[in-house]
Amino acid sequence: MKNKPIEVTARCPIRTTLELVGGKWKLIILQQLISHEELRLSELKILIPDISEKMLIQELKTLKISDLVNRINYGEVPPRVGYRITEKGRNAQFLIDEMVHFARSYEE
Amino acid sequence: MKNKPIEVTARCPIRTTLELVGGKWKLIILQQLISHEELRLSELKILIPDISEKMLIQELKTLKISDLVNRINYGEVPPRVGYRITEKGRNAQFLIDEMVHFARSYEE
DNA sequence: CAGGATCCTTTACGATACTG
DNA sequence: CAGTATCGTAAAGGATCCTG
Repeated sequence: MKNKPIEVTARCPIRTTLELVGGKWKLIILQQLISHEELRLSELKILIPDISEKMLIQELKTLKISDLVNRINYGEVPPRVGYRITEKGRNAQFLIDEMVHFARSYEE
Repeated sequence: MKNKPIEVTARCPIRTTLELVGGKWKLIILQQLISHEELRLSELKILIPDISEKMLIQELKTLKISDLVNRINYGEVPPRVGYRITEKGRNAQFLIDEMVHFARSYEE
């Protein structure tokens, strides 16, 4: 059986944000795209060395669906694809700043 | 085999914050404790109806270990226990505010 | 009332081989 | 190069029963 009624806390903005950028990697990826104008998959792999290729691709796909990231296919061969932060995605900057601030003040 | 070297991105404040308040429930719990002075387990269950008892207790324990939440045992019988936000925990307010803001501006 | 213990399902994540 | 497909493990989360 499912838990209690969900209506009460259902459309909570915290949960919305968690769905959009929750998990281990999405904010890390967004951070890189915010500070780099455009990045290729191979470049992201280098910037985030401990992410698995599967997760990187999977999260990029999710972020694109959420319109937080754009994917530019240059249609060249060998394949050349670029990822860019969107306008909506750039708002994550404030969130990241706060997380950095929270971590810093926690460590005092 | 583990992935690539972790040293590069290891002590990243984003990851620190994720470790402290990541997951589905910690921020929701902190939010309630921030806006309620003191809450008992049974009250938290009502305020967050769709959390399982196991998760609620487990997350409160983790938050206490991280010193984001205090647990007050009144030593009465029947048992009476209160949970309060700590000073460190109260800093999560800014984080929550930003998450709310992010969700709002996303939904435009 | 608060919470421990247990069992189970689901989701997140990772390693690796393969393809246009 | 930028993926897809597949398989496996680990962690998160949930239901239920039990206890002082």
